[in-house]
Amino acid sequence: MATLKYSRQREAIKEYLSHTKEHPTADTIYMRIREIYPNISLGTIYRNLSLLVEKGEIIRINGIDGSDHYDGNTQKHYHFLCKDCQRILDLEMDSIDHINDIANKNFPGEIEGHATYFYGRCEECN
Amino acid sequence: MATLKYSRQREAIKEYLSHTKEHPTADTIYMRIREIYPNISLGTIYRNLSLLVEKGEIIRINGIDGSDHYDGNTQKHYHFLCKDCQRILDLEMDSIDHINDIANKNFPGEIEGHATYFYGRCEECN
DNA sequence: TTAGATAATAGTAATTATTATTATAAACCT
DNA sequence: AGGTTTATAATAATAATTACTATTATCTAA
Repeated sequence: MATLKYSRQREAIKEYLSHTKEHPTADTIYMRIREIYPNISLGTIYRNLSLLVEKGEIIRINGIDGSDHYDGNTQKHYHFLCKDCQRILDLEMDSIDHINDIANKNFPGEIEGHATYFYGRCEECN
Repeated sequence: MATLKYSRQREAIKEYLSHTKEHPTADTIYMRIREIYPNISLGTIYRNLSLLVEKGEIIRINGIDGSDHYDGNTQKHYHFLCKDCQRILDLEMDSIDHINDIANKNFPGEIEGHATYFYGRCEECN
């Protein structure tokens, strides 16, 4: 594979994601980075997000709503979706990897993993 | 809310979903129903799928890939996605609702539930 | 049963999120 | 610095879904 050339646009995206606790969409990231690079293109955002996900430097969260969200925290963790304010929060919790074994009990195939998020009301909306 | 008027198109969608073990997308359903009602509109498919989901007569599976899938089996169950053949299969398994409590342990908000699917290789692809 | 009211449909346009294309600009190498 | 290559901005294209509207089907009650 070709070597990845430096770009300040990509660096700014990575930097922004590593400092926010929000879990922004591509569009939100676009608006934020545009404050620094006013004529950055949405295509650049999408391409670099995919590159960073491939390199394992950020995480893509999908399936929570219509659009993908991104997370600078690459440590394995679960997410919580508040049904009121729609925010995505990080969950610090014990492993639940044993659910793979529960699922595999009566299943003839091979379960490699699971995709899970939790939902409810966050502290502030409660 | 206004009363729901009968329509044979909606009935055909419900009927098809109750007899298939596939977990078709709106587009697949569209192709199947068109065999019976050749000029059914895709908009009709989408609108009726949403109505049936609201009435609790079918289930919408989202977050597995780009498009939503639908399931005529309304009993609570989990799904498995084969990474090889991309099929969605039903899982018969014990409850894992206790993961809500695990998630709630260090969380200040209120966890109401979780959305989970499992992935790996199905029997036939193994 | 049939006329009037209302909801559903087909056909089409619009929207949203994302990916593809391409000419120009920035980064890298020697 | 000059040449090569990758990245970018700008835009077009795509895919899934929702919105709109004139016509048709269903329902209701006389």
